[in-house]
Amino acid sequence: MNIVAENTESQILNAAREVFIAKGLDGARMQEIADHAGINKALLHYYFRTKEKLFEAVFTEVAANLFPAIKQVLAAELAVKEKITFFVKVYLTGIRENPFIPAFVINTLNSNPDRFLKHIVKSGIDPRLLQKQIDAEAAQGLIRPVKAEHLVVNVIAMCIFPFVARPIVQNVFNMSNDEYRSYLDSRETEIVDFVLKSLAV
Amino acid sequence: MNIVAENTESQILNAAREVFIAKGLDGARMQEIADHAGINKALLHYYFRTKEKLFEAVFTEVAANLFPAIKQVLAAELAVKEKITFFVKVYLTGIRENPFIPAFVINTLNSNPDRFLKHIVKSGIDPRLLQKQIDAEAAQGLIRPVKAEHLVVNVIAMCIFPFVARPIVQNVFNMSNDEYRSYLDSRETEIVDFVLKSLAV
DNA sequence: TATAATTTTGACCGCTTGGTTAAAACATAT
DNA sequence: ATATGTTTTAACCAAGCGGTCAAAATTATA
Repeated sequence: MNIVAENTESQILNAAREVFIAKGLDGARMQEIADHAGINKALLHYYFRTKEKLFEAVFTEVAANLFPAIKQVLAAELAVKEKITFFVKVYLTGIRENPFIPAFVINTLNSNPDRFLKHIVKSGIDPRLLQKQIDAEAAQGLIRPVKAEHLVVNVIAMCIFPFVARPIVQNVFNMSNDEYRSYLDSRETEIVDFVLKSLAV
Repeated sequence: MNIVAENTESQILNAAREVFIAKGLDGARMQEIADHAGINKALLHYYFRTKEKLFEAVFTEVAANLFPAIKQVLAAELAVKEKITFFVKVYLTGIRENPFIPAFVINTLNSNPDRFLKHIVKSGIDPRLLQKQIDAEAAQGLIRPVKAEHLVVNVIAMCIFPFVARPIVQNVFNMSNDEYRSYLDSRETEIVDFVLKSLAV
């Protein structure tokens, strides 16, 4: 998501992404995006015609960066336990760089599920391969047998939740901002421990 | 959240809740809420003055129903493992009745964290009590020692995620609506198994 | 039943919004 | 230098929005 603004179009996209993530589709204002990009409002429409199309462009870009890292890790030549360790590290690093993207995606997802399905017809992730690997390792007695659709959801859920529900968690557990930061850091080993222990035979 | 619409005020609140949950604060229209409640738009302002105040009323109501069940389970006289089993059951049942509330809360939370903190200054949940119980049972060798702030977040995350990210999960794992429903059902035992196994000494 | 208080309504208002347009500024080619 | 195409702008517009208001309908009070 580190795109340099060399031309006007990417300048607009960058500004739009920031505003849309902060305010959502309905809350964002074309004028604010224009200001943020340092250009005239009419220029937004010149490049992207409508607010809706601009949002789609932003969302497509964001969604495109959602799966590749996951896919890459899942396809790596690693045992399941190592895959999980690696995955949590990569995934948490990614979220820490853009901590508001998960909430943005969830919001967009639920206010307009069709838009999502239209753009992400194929995630490129094939859970059946992971399932096969799990079954094979379970047969060898390396891990207990689990269903991939539960394991994957569990791991991702534990990674994402502290970011999308930060105000609640931070409040319930009475943490300062600094404490929450180190809490987020500590979760990497915690999640890995938690999952690996649960996979023990 | 099963409130009978005996008077106009609760009629409005019910209609507003539905519309706000479906469209969010910015996406909702006062006219739509009025139509939905079967009344004039001016009446909304007569009862709640502004859109913002109406939203606050709705959100306060929703948030008020967020913690009591959790609190009750946590305070029950049960061992940690039984508490978790009970909690997941209660929590998933609650979400299944109002599957869009988690996403609504997450959205509201992130678009205006202050609003949340203003209304939920105290959740009524004291994690220190749970921590004490965990420590005690760990000392007895019943479970391995864990930090409450990780355990609680992990469990809630696994419960909520399939609801807030349903389109993604359903798509990635290629499930029909019926399949997803039974997937959601199957998660109860899956989550409990997963957590209890991970707590084994 | 007459009067006062409350609830509900239709019509209206000003402002903000996404979007348009014609012209200016700029770049490119001949 | 001139003409042509492209990028950028200021000014403008219609529609939709939250919100207001005075009057009508309903209910409570005497």
